[in-house]
Amino acid sequence: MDDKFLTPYKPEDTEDRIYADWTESDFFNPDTCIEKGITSEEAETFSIVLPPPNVTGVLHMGHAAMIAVEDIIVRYERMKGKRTLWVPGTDHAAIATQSKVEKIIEKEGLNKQKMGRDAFIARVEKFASESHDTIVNQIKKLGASIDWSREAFTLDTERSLAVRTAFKSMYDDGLIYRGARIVNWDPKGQTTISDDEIVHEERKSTMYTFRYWKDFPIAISTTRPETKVGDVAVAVHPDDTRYGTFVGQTFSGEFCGVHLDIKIVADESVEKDFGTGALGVTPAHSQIDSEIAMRHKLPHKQVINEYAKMIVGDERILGKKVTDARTSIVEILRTEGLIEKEEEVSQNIATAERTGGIIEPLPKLQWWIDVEKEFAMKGDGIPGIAKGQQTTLKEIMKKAVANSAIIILPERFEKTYFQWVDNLRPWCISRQIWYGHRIPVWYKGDETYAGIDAPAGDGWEQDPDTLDTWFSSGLWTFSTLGWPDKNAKDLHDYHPTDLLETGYDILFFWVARMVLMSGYHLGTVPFRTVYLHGLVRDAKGKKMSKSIGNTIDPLDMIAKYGADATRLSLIIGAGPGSDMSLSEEKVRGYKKYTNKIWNIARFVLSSTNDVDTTKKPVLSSREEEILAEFNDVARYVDQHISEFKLHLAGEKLYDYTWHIFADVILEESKEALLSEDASVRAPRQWLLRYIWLELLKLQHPFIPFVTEEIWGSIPEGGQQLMVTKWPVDAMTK
RNA sequence: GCGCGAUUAGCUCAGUUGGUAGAGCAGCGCUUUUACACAGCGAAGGUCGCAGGUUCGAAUCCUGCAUCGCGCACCA
Repeated sequence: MDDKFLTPYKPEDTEDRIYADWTESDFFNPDTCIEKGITSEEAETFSIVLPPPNVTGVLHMGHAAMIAVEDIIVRYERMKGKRTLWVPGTDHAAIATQSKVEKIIEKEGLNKQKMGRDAFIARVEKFASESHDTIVNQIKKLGASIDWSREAFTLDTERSLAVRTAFKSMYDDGLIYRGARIVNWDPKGQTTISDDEIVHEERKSTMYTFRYWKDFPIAISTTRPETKVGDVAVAVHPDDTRYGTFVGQTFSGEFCGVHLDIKIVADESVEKDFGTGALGVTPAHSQIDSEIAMRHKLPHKQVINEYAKMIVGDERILGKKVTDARTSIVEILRTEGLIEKEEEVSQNIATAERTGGIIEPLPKLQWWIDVEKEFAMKGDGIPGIAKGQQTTLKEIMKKAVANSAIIILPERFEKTYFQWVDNLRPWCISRQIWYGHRIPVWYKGDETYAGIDAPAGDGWEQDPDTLDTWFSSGLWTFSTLGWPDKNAKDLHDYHPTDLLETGYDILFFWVARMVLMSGYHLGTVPFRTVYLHGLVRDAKGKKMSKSIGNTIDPLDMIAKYGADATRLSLIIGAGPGSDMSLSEEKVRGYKKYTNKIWNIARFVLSSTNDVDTTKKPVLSSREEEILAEFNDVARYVDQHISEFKLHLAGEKLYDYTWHIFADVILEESKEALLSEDASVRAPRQWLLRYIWLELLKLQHPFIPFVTEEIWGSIPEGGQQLMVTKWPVDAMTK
């Protein structure tokens, strides 16, 4: 027995060394596994892509949980003999990364305009590269058995080609178009954002009921009086008898120094019972009003600019910020006696997720993806849509899940998914930021050219905008496997991937968009199963956040208690899709467990070193009972991992190892082990050694470091535990 | 407004074909017995949110309610 077993287990002396051994043997790479006979070219494949962490800094516990779950599954599948691939990568996270760097340079007294586009991007790239290195190191610290030789970045050369190819193809099919619509404008970030990047915040505000001018026949209600200088109509419900006589008429007058022509229109979308039952229509600054305006052929009249300042009116409002203009206009209305009612209401206002800026709806020319336009299906990987059949992106997203080509776990999230798909509107993909994939469109005079590369000839100017970061991450399952080379071996072998494991918070952002992209470009699903994990919260169930100061750094936990303990604490007690709470005490508890395993190794090694493990001796009935019980545990663990119930598998192993194997079986075996009679001693030695070795294998996916370390110190070890055959198949033969 | 989830021991949570409630941590008592004090043994601790229903039997299924949390939504 190695002397190291005489002292408590020290993860800090072990884990980096073990990871280096793994890296050296290169079994994370399935090609090496084939070469070394661990698996074969013909073996069933299992593939999974790592949801690429944003290069905005460091990993948090949520990432650690994700890596733990995925690594357990990957190690399990690899030990089962599958040709297993786990692809690593990082995401450039355009807006998030750019705004992070903007904050940093602001402290240095710089801003991006001063620096210029190229210098600024260079700065962002430097930051991204440093973040990347940190993140990679963290992933390794956690013990991820991921194939680094296939690492990808959403903004590297290969992915850039994939993005431009994807854009061009969707453009040619008419799915990507440029159009003027009301966008979600973030005045703080100076960019558009998609509907999904909006966070609604409840705030108190005042609702004013007033008339535009004295003899205007209808009073309207609004919380944003400053936008009313952009009104072109008042809409009422067609059945509303109060206003029926006015419908069709136009009233003109002056409102806060602006001349308005207000047409009274009847529209089904107006609710009779809300406010006065009449809605002031501001087409340029409200999504719904814009739609009403289009139905009634009314103009869009922009009154607010990109800096959220008024661009019409007299000196009382012109050039003022919207909030100041609101105050002024209310003042004017009061003075002129036009206000009929003021009431406190709470309302949800839209803010930008990344910058916190208050969204200002504005009419702008942007690039969009039409989710309802028909095109010919490129493949037959989605049941219900044949190859060549006309379909839409929305249809693809719907059918992929409805027809079970994709299973979402926990199942309840399917409902959420469908609700999102049903409400989906055109996806705005252009962003007015510098960091990211530049839109592959060039202009010269009235000419527009969309292509993978710049057009030949002089005078072409590329569109200054970049793409929504989710456009490139939507391609992730196949852009990492060699696409757009349709003959790429990895693409052929490993796509669709088997599993997509991620947090439920990015179901729409990312999961749905991968379904869209894979469905369109390949005509198939990007993955078979989606497993959604919960968020990691603190011991009191609060969301971890830097501002509250309740974050727990995975690296700290690894340094103090080891990666194995950290992993277990993120798995056990956390059911699929539900949030988990984490405390340092919990991690410490599992550190004790790894030490327990260490001590079990010491005991079994020292008391069974002379056993012949090659053939099973005749066992007593009690020993057969113990063996049968262990086999039940092994089957339970196997089944629950295969069903993604890692928390149950992990808990069972913990409970069995400690409270059955150690507390009961080892204790009761002491007598037999000390027996002079070899016919009493030997079968018991064999039994203990057998179960112990099998337990090491079963536990390896959960706690890879300590089990590999022990495995390396025993004669039976041979090749690394990570590529040793999983017990259950052999057992059930 | 629509939808989803949670409500189990002091704390954090498991408990998916319905069959006499479980773990970790905290706390109590004992044990330094040659694997382990990062330990062992033992005791204690719960009307499983509330009210009904189905059933021989419900934490588990159904209905309603309450509280908390989350998601979605163009109510001006």
